[in-house]
Amino acid sequence: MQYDPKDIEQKWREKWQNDKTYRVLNDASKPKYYVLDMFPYPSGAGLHVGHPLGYIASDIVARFKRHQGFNVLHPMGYDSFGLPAEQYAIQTGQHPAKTTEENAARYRQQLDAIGFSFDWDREVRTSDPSFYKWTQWIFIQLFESWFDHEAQRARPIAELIARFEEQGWHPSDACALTGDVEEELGAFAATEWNAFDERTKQRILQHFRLAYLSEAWVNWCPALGTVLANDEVKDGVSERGGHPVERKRMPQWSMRITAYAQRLIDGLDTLDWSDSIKEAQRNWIGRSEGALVRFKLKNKDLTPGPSPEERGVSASDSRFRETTNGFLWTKLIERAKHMRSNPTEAEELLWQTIRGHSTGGRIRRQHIIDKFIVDFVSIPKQLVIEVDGDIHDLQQEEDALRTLHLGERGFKVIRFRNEEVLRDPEAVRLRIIAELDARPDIAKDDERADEEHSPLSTEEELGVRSHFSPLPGRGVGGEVEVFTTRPDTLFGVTFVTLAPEHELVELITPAERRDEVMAYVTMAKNRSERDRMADVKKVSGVFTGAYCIHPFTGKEVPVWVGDYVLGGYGTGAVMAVPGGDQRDWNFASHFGLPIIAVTEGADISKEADERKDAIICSEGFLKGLAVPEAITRAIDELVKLGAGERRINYRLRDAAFGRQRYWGEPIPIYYKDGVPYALPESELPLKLPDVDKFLPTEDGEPPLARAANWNYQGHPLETTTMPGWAGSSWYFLRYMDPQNEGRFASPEAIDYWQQIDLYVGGSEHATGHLLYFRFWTKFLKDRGYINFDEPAKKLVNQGMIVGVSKYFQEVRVDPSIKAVWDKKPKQLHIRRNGTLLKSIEIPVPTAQDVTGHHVFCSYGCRLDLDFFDPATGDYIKTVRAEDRADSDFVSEAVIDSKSEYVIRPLDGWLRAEPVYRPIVITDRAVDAYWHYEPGKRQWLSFNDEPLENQELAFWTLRPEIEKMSKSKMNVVTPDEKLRKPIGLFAKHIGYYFNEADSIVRIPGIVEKYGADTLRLYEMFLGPLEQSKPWDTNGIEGTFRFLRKFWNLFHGVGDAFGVTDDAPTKPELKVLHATLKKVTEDIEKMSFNTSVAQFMIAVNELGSLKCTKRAVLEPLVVALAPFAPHIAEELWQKLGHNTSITTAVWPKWDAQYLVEDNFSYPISFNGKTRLQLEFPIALDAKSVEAAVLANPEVQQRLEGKAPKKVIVVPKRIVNIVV
RNA sequence: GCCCGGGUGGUGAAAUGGUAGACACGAGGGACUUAAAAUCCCUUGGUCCGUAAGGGCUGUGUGGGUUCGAGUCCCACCCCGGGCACCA
Repeated sequence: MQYDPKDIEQKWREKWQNDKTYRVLNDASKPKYYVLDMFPYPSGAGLHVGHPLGYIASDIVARFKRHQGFNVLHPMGYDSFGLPAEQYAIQTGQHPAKTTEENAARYRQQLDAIGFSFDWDREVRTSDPSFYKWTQWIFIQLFESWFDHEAQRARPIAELIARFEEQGWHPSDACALTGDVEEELGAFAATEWNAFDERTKQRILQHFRLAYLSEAWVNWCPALGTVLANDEVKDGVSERGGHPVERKRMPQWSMRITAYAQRLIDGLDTLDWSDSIKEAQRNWIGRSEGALVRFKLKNKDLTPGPSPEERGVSASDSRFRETTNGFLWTKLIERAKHMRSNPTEAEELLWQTIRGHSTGGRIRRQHIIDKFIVDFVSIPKQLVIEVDGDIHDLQQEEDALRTLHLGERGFKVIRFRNEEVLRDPEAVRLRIIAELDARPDIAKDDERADEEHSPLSTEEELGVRSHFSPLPGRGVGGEVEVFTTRPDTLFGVTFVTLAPEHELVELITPAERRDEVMAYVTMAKNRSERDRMADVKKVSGVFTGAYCIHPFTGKEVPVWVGDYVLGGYGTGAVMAVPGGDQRDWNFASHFGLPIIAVTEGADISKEADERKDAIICSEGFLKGLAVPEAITRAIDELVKLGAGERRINYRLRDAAFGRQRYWGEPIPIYYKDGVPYALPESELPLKLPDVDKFLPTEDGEPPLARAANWNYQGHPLETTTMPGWAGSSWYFLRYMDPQNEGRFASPEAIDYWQQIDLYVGGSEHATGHLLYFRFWTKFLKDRGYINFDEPAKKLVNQGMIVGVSKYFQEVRVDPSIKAVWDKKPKQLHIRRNGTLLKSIEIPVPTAQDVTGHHVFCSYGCRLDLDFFDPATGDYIKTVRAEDRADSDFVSEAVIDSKSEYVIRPLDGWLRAEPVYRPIVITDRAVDAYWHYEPGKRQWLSFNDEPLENQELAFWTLRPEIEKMSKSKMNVVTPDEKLRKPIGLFAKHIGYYFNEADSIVRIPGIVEKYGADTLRLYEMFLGPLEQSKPWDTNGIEGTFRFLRKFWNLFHGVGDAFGVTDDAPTKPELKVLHATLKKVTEDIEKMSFNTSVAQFMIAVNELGSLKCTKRAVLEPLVVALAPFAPHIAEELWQKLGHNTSITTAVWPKWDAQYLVEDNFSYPISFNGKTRLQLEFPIALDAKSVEAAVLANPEVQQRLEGKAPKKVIVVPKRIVNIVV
């Protein structure tokens, strides 16, 4: 009887489903085991072979544990909120819920086809209201909590309020309450707190809540009607379509994950996760210990700005409106007043023309916005009008910078020249009106803020909606704050360097140095990050002309600006110790600044001494101390002087939690007086409302703003939605008790299932999902909802299955020949050294060529298909195929019959390119090069002829193992005969797979070989954690194995031929050796070697012609986790009525593995020469004697006595001559 | 630059410091067959000697080291992949 997987597998799939074989009960009488896979995003592309790799592995473990008597929770669900469905909805108008449902159904079908032992009764979907009710509920708990840094745990916000009511807030509380992670906050007394109005209190609390509202800049593209991610914006225009993009400020929910930074680091030590993931998380959190040091500025003018108290600001709203520091504030007010009373002629003329309501709206003059004083501004329209005087180059640069800066704050800047205003002020007025009319009302003008009294435009007034600026700080006026990890090197400080972005730069720079410094700042700021990366070695900077005072020595220290200091890290300033820090050393040597040795034995003439095991040699109280002691001592001294304190700095930033999107969990928040409040629990779930379009509104409000009656008791509801990681941060808990309507999961269920014992998923989630997921778990623990602090004990990252990808590559036999595709006439121009040789007309591929072909991206990569109008060659649209694995993005571009297309790498630099026919890639030949033959109107392979004979070879697709390279431009290494004119393609890899090689043809593989073969094959490919190329060449081998296994049970005819005869010793040995290896390997998750062992067993039993039940039956059980269908069928044929899943795992017995003899490899000087068999029992001495007595050994010794003989029992004999 | 992985036949890969290449694919040869499919058998790291049986040398990225013995441990370097990046 032939092994025919088709019928068998169909039969068992149905039976499992009908019998609910894989249902899991919360059965406390059995030990539990929780195996979880990272759930997938149900994309339209369906599963590809990368998905099931991890699922198969976890399924094997789950089944194995079940055989061992564990109650195993092994659920599956969908991370079903997400962008692709929304994108599709925008294009087609179809509700994302519908496509999501369809896609999930398809996934289910495919997953079922592979025979997973999931308990589908426990399926969860993050987009299901009964699920996201609890995501919202957890959000509210976060909103209603703050982090007590002293106790290192989250507590209810009510306890913080109680504390404020009793003791207020003191600067000395900063560490306890904010962990010094926040900006320094201003203080208030209990009486003050109690006197605050509700609104003020709420806004202060925002600084403590774990889910809080702040504001952030987004890239708003009016033409596309959407917010774009940073990497979708290139040079100020959208990557797709090239539409202008504006920076726009939007209210933004955030998660205070920074509060948990320390615990997230500490917890890693308790986890059985891979080192690389742990390292990635540590890196991401980026803890550094050190000190905050304050250097007083020398310049007398630069006295600190008044504190809020000193300024006499009462405890009212206004104290929270300030956006700049106190120091800047006083300076700017002074200057604004001065400028207002001394206008230029043109300014005054224009002011008279546009003042009052003569433009239809109110215009203010000499107004402070952020740190600039602008000439005129309309607050509601966020339009700045500037009148420029004489313009020289430097001024132009500065103006450009200022325009950019204001633009970032949502302002448009228009400029008029002095002459324009003086010549025809009315024309200028009309243009201003036109500009004003063209802009929507963006901000409310606060009429209370009368210009004469308050020239300050606060962010409060400018915000789209209410938001919260930092509490007033103590101000940085008069001092430079630096963070250092090496306060022990303080005596080696010879200068201080500020980041170009540092706001002190323009304030401390004396007038005579202003031009030079600002020119540098402009240049440095404009240097793109890529430029900075490109030449790390290049040192640049400028002296500000200012000095500060060394806190220990009292000496003057020059203040420089250097672009090696980053604005976004620490305080944006460093104390430079060229003797102890290489970057400082580079800077100092470049500019001839003094370099002082800080450590004994350092040779500072060539490089800095960064050793941390050195002795400090600086004169003073640190001399002779080792680094760690010196650090402690230095901090003590700083504290005594009030010049600094101990500080731990983290790189981790709070996580943005709001998305301007439709297809996500609504945030359960409403606004009263512009202040956010949590919805009562009884209102949950707050369901996604219906909207007419899934697009943002014209003025940039998120899609939910389109919903009718989107309010709670008349108060507007939040319109942003949660990000993809919200649901995935706690879904593992819901599986424990998925139908619970009164709680996210019952305490009993949580108590029983506890942590995930084994979590399997891709490593690309290292710093995203896996961090948030730990964060939420810790939070829920803190608030007493669960009793463990880490979600997953063991984590295994399955490697990517990578496709053999095809690189675009230009191939030229003669490097002087260049082929350039001209889009317009659709011609390929071939030039040699610039001289046109000929032009070839190339038709755009026709629809028939490509219809129905899927274009896929493998993990972590993406591919853009540009669609061009075949008639004109004009660009129509881009379809992106993107895959960031599992739950992030999996998408596809299916070529539809209406579209014609060419392929273009992402960057857009290749706008002129020859037309590809991706279909040619279906050729499997490694060395298939293609060129276009106009006469035959088809692309031809060069295979028949040597490449050298071709007149021209241009674009080709070169197979290569996929590399997830995001930034490397140099990965393409062409083979010898190819020239490599460009490496850029490597950055943008397109992946194509034909039917035979397809990564996605799971149904196809299952159809042809069966699910058991697929399962075995994926496991057989190699170690689970290693990434490996997918090719189906080897699949025959595993299929043959299953057939041989099947044949062991069946005689020559169709009969089931298992006998009850007693097994022989060799048969038992094969059995037990296999059981041993397989049992141990599953525990090690080394599946490829277990499959190999099964193959060995089958081959050996085949040779032994073993048909004995006593041998075959245990083997069936052992194979069941790997190949459940065939195992069930054989199990039934062996006469069992119950599912094999209930069978007890067969134990191996060492007695059958005992050998009587061992064949010793006899080596001479480590080189094996012959084998000699001796009884196992023979001791080392006797073995040695027997070996030396052997004639062949004697012959090799040539009569000489061996120097030494090493006998390792049951291993080896080594004779040293 | 820093931090993690990794580098073994034509390919996927095995190998508690103890016979490198298990197992599988592919390839070559053979058997069966009218033929194909399927199945089975043999060979298969390189190289040299030998008619053959057999034997020698060499071989796990490179160079050193430890050891009776190194793919495995140590040092230095090269290359590949991933993460972070002028992180103070």
